[in-house]
Amino acid sequence: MNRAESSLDTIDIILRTATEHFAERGLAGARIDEIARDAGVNKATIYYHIGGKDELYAAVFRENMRNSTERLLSNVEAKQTAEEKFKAYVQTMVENLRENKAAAPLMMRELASGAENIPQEGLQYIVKMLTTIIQTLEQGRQDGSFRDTNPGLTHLMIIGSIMFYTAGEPLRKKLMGLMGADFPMLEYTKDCDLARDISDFLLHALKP
Amino acid sequence: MNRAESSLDTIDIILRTATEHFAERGLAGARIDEIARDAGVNKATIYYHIGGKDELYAAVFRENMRNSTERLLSNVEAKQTAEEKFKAYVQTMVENLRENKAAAPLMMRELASGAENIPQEGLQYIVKMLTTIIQTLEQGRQDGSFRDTNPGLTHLMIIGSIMFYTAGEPLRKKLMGLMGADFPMLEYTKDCDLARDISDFLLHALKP
DNA sequence: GTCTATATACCGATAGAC
DNA sequence: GTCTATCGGTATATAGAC
Repeated sequence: MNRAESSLDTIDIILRTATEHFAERGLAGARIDEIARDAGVNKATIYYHIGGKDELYAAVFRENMRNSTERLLSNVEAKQTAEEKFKAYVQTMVENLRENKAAAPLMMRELASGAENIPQEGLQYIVKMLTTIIQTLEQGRQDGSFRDTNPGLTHLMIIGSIMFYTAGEPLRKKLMGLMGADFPMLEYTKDCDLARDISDFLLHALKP
Repeated sequence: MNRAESSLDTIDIILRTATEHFAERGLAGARIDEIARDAGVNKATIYYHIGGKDELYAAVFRENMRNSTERLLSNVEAKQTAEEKFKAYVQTMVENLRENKAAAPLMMRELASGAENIPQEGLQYIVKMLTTIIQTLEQGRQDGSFRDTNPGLTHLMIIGSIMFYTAGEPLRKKLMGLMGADFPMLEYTKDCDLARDISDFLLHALKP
């Protein structure tokens, strides 16, 4: 193993570990010492390879957004009709957020903080995702398969429901103990089941 | 002014100030010194009246949930039909979250943290809100005005879209500069306009 | 590139006067 | 009930050896 490969592995494990810590405790709550410990590297190694806490956070956010966006765009572009693209958008968003449990918490904390720590590159990825869903809704509107809705509002429904479902799991567990039989069953084992229900619900709302 | 009134005023200004700080910076990021400074009270006064940081946070969360829940239940119960109740639920949720800008960030941070710092009383308020919307959807299903959907999923659409809209304002401002004309117009000046669009979209999805 | 040791600063909390 | 002053603990960041 040469030095380049070793550095890549070290940086990768640091970023993966930091992702979990920033998601669970936030930028202010995460501890550089704990990230270094859990990553199995010395604390100074983080400063040597990546930089201070803010730079580490920016790198984490950027890498997570890059992965999600690339997969989303690739899966949507592979489809032809507006309805297929819409379903692919929802399905891929569900997959991304359920495979990477940190993604929703990272974004929700950013919204709560006024999006002040999102790096410029991260904003570009958000723009790409937004553009994709807007074009899909416009395609469906023009060929008559979707009615004319505000695309921004429609996207809020998609992203809001999926992120609240993904990040809401611990809260649902706490509520289940209090509500008992009155609590609506909302635990999906498979990504495709959740994606299907959300797609069905929203496509019903988009039906002309 | 007697001592009791004075204490109530002091506690009230502390809780109001702390609400903003915890919303903007989180439990870990908020600073007791800054809360005391912005509230215009001595730091030790907070410890005397309320307690440490965790107790202050719990008090903030509980009071915010109490206000929101009382108003929500009151407005929904005043209506008769399922559709009127549904609209009142959405309308009141929009009003609550737009009048109290801290509410959405507080809840989103809690979800990101695994709901670990929600006080027991706060969970009870969430249960009350959930029960209200579930009963409304069930009423509409029984009288034929709503189709049979998963009430938990429907609630995710309501709460997810409103909270992401409310908390997403700073991010939208940043994105507008990058996207220009492609960005979908999504700025509502009046609560009722946002509530109407969300209600219309979701009632279309609930239509049998 | 990775380690130990430490500088520097900050923050939560409280003791004690008034 | 409110103030000043301060303790004790902890966090980020870096200097310097290897």
